[in-house]
Amino acid sequence: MRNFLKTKGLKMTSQRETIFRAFFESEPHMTVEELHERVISMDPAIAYTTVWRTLKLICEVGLGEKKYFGDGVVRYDRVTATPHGHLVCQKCGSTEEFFSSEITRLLQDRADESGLLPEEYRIEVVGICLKCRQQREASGDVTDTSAKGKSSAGDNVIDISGAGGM
Amino acid sequence: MRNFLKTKGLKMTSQRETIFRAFFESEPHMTVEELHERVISMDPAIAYTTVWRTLKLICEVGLGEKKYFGDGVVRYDRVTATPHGHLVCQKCGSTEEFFSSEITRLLQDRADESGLLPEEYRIEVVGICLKCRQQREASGDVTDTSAKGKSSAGDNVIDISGAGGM
DNA sequence: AAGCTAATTGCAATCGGATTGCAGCTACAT
DNA sequence: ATGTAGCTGCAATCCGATTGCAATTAGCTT
Repeated sequence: MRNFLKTKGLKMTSQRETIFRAFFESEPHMTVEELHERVISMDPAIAYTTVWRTLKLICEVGLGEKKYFGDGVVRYDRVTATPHGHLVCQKCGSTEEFFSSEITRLLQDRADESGLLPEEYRIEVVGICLKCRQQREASGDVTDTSAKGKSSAGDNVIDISGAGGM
Repeated sequence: MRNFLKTKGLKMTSQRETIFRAFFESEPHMTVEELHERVISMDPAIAYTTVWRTLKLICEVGLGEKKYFGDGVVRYDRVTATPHGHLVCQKCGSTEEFFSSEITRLLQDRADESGLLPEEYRIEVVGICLKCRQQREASGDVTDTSAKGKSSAGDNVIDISGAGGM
């Protein structure tokens, strides 16, 4: 790693060493803040900004990549040789990775068709995990406070007015 | 639509009518700002906030959903009966939609395996579109997607890939 | 070992989109 | 026409992302 940086005119510092280690040893898709927390548990003096910049660096040299799940916060994932997808629970935020060369191939084909040179795949299924569904039932709470809930897909065919025809 | 709102104790206003129309007639995945621009071209008095809130409303009733592409800005897409994927060019930001029941089915299966009840699919291929690749060549730019160039400029302005936005 | 310089760091400030508080306005049930 | 729950616009606020800057440091040079 040190050498890797050297060839780019970059320096290895104790901070970077700590952050690298934290990043590559941690679970995938962490936010800057999460990683920073882990980092300060190893060296309390390292600043958030430094973690952020190092993460950026890691992405720039191709060892990591930004991920955008559905909560508006940027996450960082180390780059794996094989693209993979995520199952994300929108309730508890838990994630699970999965691999499917079949899906990747289909996507590749589709990109080719349009002349897009793929750099990254984002494959995510967002939903409610088993655990959360069970909890919901357990609490006997069938609530779903009015307007918050999604209407069941069936009647989405609402005429948007006497205004413009879609 | 008016009736639809009514049943939820919500009101139809001229602003909403305009925003609804703009949203459903526009191309997919627009940002709040983009939609707002379109809206003020129809009625200059409508505020950004109102567009934002209406978009939120649309999502809450299940007619739209947030999308997070890779540039840190939230986009809104109208919900289509069938899930679809996007091809996104990270250079020019252009997007193209595509449908693949095969991919959806595979994802569904995989989610089932883990007990995740799917609510939404995110299927995106990010890369460089044909047009941008041609432009890059045309400009005589030596194409080197691997990580190399390090401008010794003061601050890091490397834009290897994946990291930078549009 | 000491010197030199560009790279790096921490802090505070800034940026910018997302979100909210509030007072005035309006749709619409009565 | 009237009352009231909902809207709306504006300004303020929130909050993660990003940057300016002066002090510090890694790593090369002598």
